[in-house]
Amino acid sequence: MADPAITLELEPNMAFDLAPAPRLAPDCGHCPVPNCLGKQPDVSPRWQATMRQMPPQLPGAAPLQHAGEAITTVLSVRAGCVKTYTVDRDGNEHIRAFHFTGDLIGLDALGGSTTVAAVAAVGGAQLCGTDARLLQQQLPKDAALAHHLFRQTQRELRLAQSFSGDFTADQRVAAFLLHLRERLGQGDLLRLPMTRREIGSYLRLATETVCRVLARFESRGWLRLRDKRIQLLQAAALSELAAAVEAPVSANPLRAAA
Amino acid sequence: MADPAITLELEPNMAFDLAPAPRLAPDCGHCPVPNCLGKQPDVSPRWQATMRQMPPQLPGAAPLQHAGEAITTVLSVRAGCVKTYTVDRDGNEHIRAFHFTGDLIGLDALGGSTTVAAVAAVGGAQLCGTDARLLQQQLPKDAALAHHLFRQTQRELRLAQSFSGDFTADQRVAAFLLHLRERLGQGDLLRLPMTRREIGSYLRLATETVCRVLARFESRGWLRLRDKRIQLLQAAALSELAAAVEAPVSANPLRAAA
DNA sequence: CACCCACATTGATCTGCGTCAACGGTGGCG
DNA sequence: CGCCACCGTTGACGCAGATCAATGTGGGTG
Repeated sequence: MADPAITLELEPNMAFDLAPAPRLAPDCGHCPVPNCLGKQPDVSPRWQATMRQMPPQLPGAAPLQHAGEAITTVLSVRAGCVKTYTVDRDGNEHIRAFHFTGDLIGLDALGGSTTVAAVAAVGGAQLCGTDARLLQQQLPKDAALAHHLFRQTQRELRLAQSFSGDFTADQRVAAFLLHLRERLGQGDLLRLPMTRREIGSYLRLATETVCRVLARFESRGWLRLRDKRIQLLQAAALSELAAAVEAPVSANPLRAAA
Repeated sequence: MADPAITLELEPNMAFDLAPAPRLAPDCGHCPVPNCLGKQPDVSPRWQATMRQMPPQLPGAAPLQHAGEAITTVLSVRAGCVKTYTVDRDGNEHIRAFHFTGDLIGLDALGGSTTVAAVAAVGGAQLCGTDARLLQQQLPKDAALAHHLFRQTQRELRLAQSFSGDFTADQRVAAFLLHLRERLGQGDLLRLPMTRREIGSYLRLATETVCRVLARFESRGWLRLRDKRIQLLQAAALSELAAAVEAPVSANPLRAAA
C-alpha cells in the first residue's frame, strides 16, 4: 500500500509540500496522468499490462539509475519531479533535464546498451516503469507506440534546442520560470521542487547568479520570492525577456533578397 | 536531368569543390544514401514512392524554407550540407543545426502547423522531399516509419544535448571538428562547407573567437589550416579536449554514498 | 581591369558571469 | 541542546570571450 506514505508526505512544512504528489490510484486503469505511456489508445494492450507502478521516491532518496548502467527499465513520471544528470570527473553534477508528470525518461538512450545519465527524484516523485527490452521489441511492431515515442522525443528535442542558444542569465531564468509555470500547472504561484544550485546546474549558471537574477526580478516587481515559492506578478515582462529564446523571426538569411 | 549541373559543380576552384556532392542516381532505387527515409526496409512501398528528388542547391541559393511557413515538405539530405537557422529581430542568423547525408530536416516541427526554422544549402547540396501531410497521415499506421523517425529524432536530441553544456570555446571547436570528421567521412582532411561565421553562429561563438581557436590549434601542431581545408594532425589531442563534452562519469550524485 | 563586398585574421578594449569569500537561516542528529 | 552540513544571499574580484577596429585577400561584376 502506497497511500500511507503519500499521506505522510503531504504534512505541512515538509519539503514534499512544495511539490505535492496528487493521490494516485495504484493501477494504470485509474491513473490520472493523461499522456502516460500505458494509456495511449492504440498501443497494444498486452504490452501496456507490463507497465507497473514503482515505490514512491522521497526527496533525497538514492538515485533510481546511474549513468553507464545497462538499460533495464524505462521510467515514466506519474507525479512530482525527477532529474537526469551526469557527474563529471571532478564530482560536479550536471543536470540534463527535469522531468514532470507524463514525461518518459531516457528516450535518448533507448536502443543503446547503457544509460547516458543518472536519474534521481527532486523533492519527491512517483514513477511507473516497464521493461526496456520488451519496449524495444515492441517498437518496430507497434505504430502507435513508436509514434508516441517519436512525439515525446520531439518535445524533448524542442526543449533542448530552446535552451541551447547564447542567452543571458536573465533570459535563461525567465524562460525557465515560464517553462515551470507550464509544467507545474498551478498558475502564477510556482512551488519549486529543486534547489537554486540545481536550477543553476540545469541552466549552466552559477548558483549565485541564479540568486542575483531572481533578486533583480523581485526588485523590479516582476515576482515575489518566499523560500521555494515564487509568485509571478508580471509574467508578461518575463515573456518579453524570454522572447528571444524562442522567437524565430520569419525573414531572409543574411544575404537578403532585397 | 540533374547530371550536367552536378558535373559543372565539380569543376576545380569552385566553392562546391570543398564539399563535393557525389554523383547521384536520379531515382531512389539507385540512391547510395544508406539510411534514407525512402529506403527503410519495412516502410510501406506505396508511401516510399512519394519521395522525390529536388533540384540541386547551389551555394548561396535562396532558402528552401523560411521559418513560420506552413509545413508542406519534409526534406532529406542526399549529399552536401544544409543548415537550419532562425533570424532574430536584429537580423542576425542563428544556426540551429547542420545536416549531412542521410539526415531528415524539420523533425522537431513535424506535427505542428508551421516550420520552426529556415532551411538553406551550405556550399551546395542535393535533397529529396516528400509531402509532409502524407507523412503525418502515414505515421500512426506505419510502425517502421515511426520507428525510423524516432531513431532519427533521438540522434538529433543526443547531438543537441552534447553541445548544450557550458564548455569553453576550445572544447566546442574541438568537438565540432571531430563531429565533422565523422559526418564528412573523408578521414582527417576536412573540407568545410561552411564559413567561420556560420561555425561561430552554430557554436555560439564570435567569428573572431573561432579564428583564434583554430589558429591556436594550428600553433600547437594539432592541425593545419588551408582556406576551408583543415588537415587534422593530432585528432587525439582534440578528443582529449572534447572529452568533457560527452564524458559522463558513472558516479553518485553530490550527496555521495561515501 | 578596377571596383566591391564578404570572408579571414589579428590586436585592443570591454563586460557578463564565474569564482572566492563571508554570513544568516534551518533542519538533522548525536 | 549544541554541532554541523547545506541552502540562500550578497559583495569583491578576475577572466574568457564578445565587441570594436584595422588590414589583407580572393572572387564576382560592370
